[in-house]
Amino acid sequence: MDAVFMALADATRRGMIHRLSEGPATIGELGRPFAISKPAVTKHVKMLERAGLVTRRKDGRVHHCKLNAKPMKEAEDWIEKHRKFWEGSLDRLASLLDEPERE
Amino acid sequence: MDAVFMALADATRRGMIHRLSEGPATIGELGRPFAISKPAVTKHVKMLERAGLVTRRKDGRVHHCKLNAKPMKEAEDWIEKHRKFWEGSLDRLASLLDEPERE
DNA sequence: GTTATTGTTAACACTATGGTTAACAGTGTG
DNA sequence: CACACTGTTAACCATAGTGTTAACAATAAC
Repeated sequence: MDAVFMALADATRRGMIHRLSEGPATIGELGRPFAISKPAVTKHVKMLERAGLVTRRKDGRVHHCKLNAKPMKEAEDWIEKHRKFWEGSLDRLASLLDEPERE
Repeated sequence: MDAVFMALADATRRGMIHRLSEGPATIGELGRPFAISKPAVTKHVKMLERAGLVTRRKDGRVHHCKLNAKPMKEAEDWIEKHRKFWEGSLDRLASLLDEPERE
């Protein structure tokens, strides 16, 4: 989870994810929009992989990357669960009003 | 956005958010579950504040912290938007089938 | 007015990020 | 074979993150 949020905490990597959300891309394509060197691209993609957000298939000398939704889903669920603290409070209040005998 | 995901990229801070999702807490209460020093707690809370996830009200010598859902919502929306690349692909395909004249 | 409590600031160490350049491995292409 | 292309590794630099201890500010309590 640390790795996922860490991977998302960088505008360049979010840009790469944005690109990948439109379909697979090569390392070169992922790095092109950003004014960074090739090793920098390698590192960013490596972090995305480490977080499980991206998988890679090597085809000749070209590496094709694609997005993996699962860790994003987990991160989203975590946020959603903890974001709804207010609704949660309302729910607990409602429970008290509706079913005062429970618990 | 960087600050929000960065704030979430640490288990200690996620624990603090978890605690705050159950209601306001003091700095001491936020730090107690973790085996870290007081300055470390101060820094973590400061990062949560910097990300806009937490607001603080000083009452005497005690600082009361509470969660602010807005940045969490934005982060969640970003993920959701980019997580649905597959559904998005299906949607675009459907659009092509339904309205081939558009675009 | 001491003394305890709550929290912050300052100074330091260690590690990780994000970037660079230079050199290299592997794969196509003339 | 020589050359260009794609991407990685190695070595380095600067900055930021995570933690510490020690000292301090401010408030509460005796």
